[in-house]
Amino acid sequence: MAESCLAEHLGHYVELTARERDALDGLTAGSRTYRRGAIVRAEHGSNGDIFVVVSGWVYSFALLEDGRRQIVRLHFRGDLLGLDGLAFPESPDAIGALTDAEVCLIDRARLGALFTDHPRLAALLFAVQQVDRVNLTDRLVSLGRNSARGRVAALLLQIANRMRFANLPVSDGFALPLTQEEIGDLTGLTAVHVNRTMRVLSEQGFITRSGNMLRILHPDRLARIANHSRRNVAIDPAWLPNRS
Amino acid sequence: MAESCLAEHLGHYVELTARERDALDGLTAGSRTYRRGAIVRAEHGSNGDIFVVVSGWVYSFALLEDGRRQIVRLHFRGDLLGLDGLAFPESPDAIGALTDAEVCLIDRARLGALFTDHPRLAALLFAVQQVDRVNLTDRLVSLGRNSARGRVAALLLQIANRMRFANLPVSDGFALPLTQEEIGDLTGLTAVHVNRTMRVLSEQGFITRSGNMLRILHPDRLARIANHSRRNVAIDPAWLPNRS
DNA sequence: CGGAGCTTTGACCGGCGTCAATGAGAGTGG
DNA sequence: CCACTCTCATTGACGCCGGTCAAAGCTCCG
Repeated sequence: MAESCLAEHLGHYVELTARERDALDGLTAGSRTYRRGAIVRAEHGSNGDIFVVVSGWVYSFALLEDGRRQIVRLHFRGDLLGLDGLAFPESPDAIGALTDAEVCLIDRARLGALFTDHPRLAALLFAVQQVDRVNLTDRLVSLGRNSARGRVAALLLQIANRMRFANLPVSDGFALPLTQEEIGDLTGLTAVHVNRTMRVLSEQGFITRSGNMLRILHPDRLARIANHSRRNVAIDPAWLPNRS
Repeated sequence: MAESCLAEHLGHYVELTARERDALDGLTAGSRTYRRGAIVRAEHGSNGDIFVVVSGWVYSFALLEDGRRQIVRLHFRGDLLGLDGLAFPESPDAIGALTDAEVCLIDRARLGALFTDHPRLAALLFAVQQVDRVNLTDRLVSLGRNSARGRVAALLLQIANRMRFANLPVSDGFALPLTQEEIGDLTGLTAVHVNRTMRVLSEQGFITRSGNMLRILHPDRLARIANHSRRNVAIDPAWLPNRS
């Protein structure tokens, strides 16, 4: 019955009651699937859909006038997307599928009702938003101050961390479904330079690659050149309103 | 009585009832002032304070091992800071004062109670968070894909927009209380190159400077080289729960 | 008058973008 | 099984943007 994986996702942070799980599952209003490369939501459109990633890799991005692209965020299983529609009549960025992906729609009105009926869940959503924001600031720091090598290193570590968090298998290497051009669009580099940079990371023994399988050999040393700090997430349970 | 300016700030988005204004003002728990250059909150500290900027320019930033700095956000009157403390036991970034500044503290427990007592205000805070997030993504795109000239141009436009929104006078030029080093830390450049870049922007007639007064002469042309898009903010009132 | 902080300018160099060519697979149709 | 095509990875040559280092003005303040 759990079409949405919101309950599963929020359950990582806090223990949920059965009623709360039902409430979260009740937000769902159908699901959709997309093929690799498909556009889920266009930029400047008025599509205010809110949804949750069920499977696959989804990304949001901005296009510049000259055709270049900057990927703003990656989204994995459990991530809540499209919330910007609550504050902007036009989509500030576009959303697409990096792999075949499935999402399930969230009914906007029911999400609003959640604030009345389940204040604890609303507060939890509010707190979880902060995690997304901090991820964004970490990427901002990387783009602002890291060299190409550091940017790619930071990206790989962030991806590994987020996959681990989404319970995707990472331990000894993982499939990286990104072209070098997409890595460039994530890091603000060109595809050519991504290629050179990843070769250097291999030669220096930080990572190994074969096909699209990637393995991080020295997370600590990689973290140093990426200016990456591991962050503990722990939502203060005392702050949340009482269970319902 | 309105020590906090939260009510004023949120009132920009939605009409508030008197009771709601009282509730927002009641979140306040004292205020503090800081001198230009003072540190409001250190990185990796366990200071979980939440507060609102009352006056002055405040910024959050990250320090790298080698001493370089990346400024992540600027905060103006009405901005809510320190929410990351709800999800992270250690501050993910530091906060400082760019000018003399005054902030007022928000009582964390009362903020939690707001979710129970005033679901509409909680939903409004949730929606307003999206505005902050989109501001961050705009900066990310600028750092990822703009040249030095574009990055500085984008920064100046963003600052002007946010000052306008905070009802600070901007019309014909405004005082920019930032050193070129700080502009560099905002844009991911060095102070030296910021200097060269701003000279070019002057010579090309986009801006004029005298002292720290800055005037934007051609917002439209500047927006083009900054890949800047003006965004309308409009919180969907139908989505919010009923007034209380 | 002197010092501290900031701005401005020059010389030099390296990292990363650009352009272009080649290789390597995967899929498609004959 | 073999062209053919399309996408993506790889590599080299070359040039420019922006970093680095250093020195000199400018302003404010003691």
